[in-house]
Amino acid sequence: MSESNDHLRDAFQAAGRRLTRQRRLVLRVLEESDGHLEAETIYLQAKARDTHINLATVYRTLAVLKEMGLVEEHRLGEEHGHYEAVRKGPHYHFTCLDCGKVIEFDTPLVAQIEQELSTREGVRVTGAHLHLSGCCAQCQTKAGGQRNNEK
Amino acid sequence: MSESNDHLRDAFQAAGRRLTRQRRLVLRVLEESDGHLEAETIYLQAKARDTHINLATVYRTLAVLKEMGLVEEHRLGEEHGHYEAVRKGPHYHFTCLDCGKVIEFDTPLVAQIEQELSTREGVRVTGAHLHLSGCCAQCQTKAGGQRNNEK
DNA sequence: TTGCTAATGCAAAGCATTCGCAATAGGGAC
DNA sequence: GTCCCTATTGCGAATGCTTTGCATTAGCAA
Repeated sequence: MSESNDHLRDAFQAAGRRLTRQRRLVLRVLEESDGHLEAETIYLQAKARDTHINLATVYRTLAVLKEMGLVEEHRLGEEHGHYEAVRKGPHYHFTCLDCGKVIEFDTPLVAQIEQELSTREGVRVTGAHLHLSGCCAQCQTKAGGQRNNEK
Repeated sequence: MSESNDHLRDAFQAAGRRLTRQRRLVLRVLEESDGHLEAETIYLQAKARDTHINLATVYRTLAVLKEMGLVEEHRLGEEHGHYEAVRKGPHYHFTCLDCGKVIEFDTPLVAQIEQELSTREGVRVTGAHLHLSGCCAQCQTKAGGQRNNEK
């Protein structure tokens, strides 16, 4: 863990920012989770480990981390923001509309789409979000009636 | 336009809803625009034609139209919602991060991705959003410095 | 250790969006 | 056309996520 700390320190230094207890905390919560946390959840989990953190700080920290490219924000379910630590390579999401489960996947076809669009329209593509939705295998099985995510 | 009115009336009747002046208005604004309007803009444009409409009504109307499948909501730029009248077939979006221009495009590759994911994970895919971002041809040309969308 | 200033905590503000409720107006039945 | 039932509207107040102002705290370079 000390190596990743050095690594982090360097990243922050390069960005001209300070590596504070709170920022480490937020990052740790994000990395140890399976991703896709909302700000409130991150705040609560961080607070559970160290009372000295504030929701506003979580938001500010997420903004900084996003700017530094360490964290990504997604708008799954078209609701409020979800955050996750950036991992290797791009990846996309499927959300089950019944139970809310999120499945991550990757595919080279998106790169192919980017390529096609670049060629056709002359644009330069720097970001790609693909968000599929539907019904996961489980929810299809226990289909028929009851849902788990009713409002 | 009378035909589309009949058409609309039928759609609302089938959905057990009333076709009010306000709903017609919102739909008209959406159809006459190039799409991707935010609620506030829809409200203002509707109000310009008929003072008797309220922002809350716009939101309620958009929710109804969305439910009826006449309108789609997108979260371009990860900000607040954008709405557009549903047209033939699925389509996806590219947003220029500099000038904010939105380019729509379609590709069969998304269907292929859906197919792959369905097979691999056993899910049923009912919706797909693909949102690319980057720099449009124009903004690349006049690159170097000035941006049009600075805050 | 010292000093500069970025970052934090707190509370208050901002915004998009939603809701409660009385008043209004579709539209089916007569 | 008229009447009636109730979906829909307008309005303002409320909600919920997110941001901001400001005095205080704490990184971190020297």
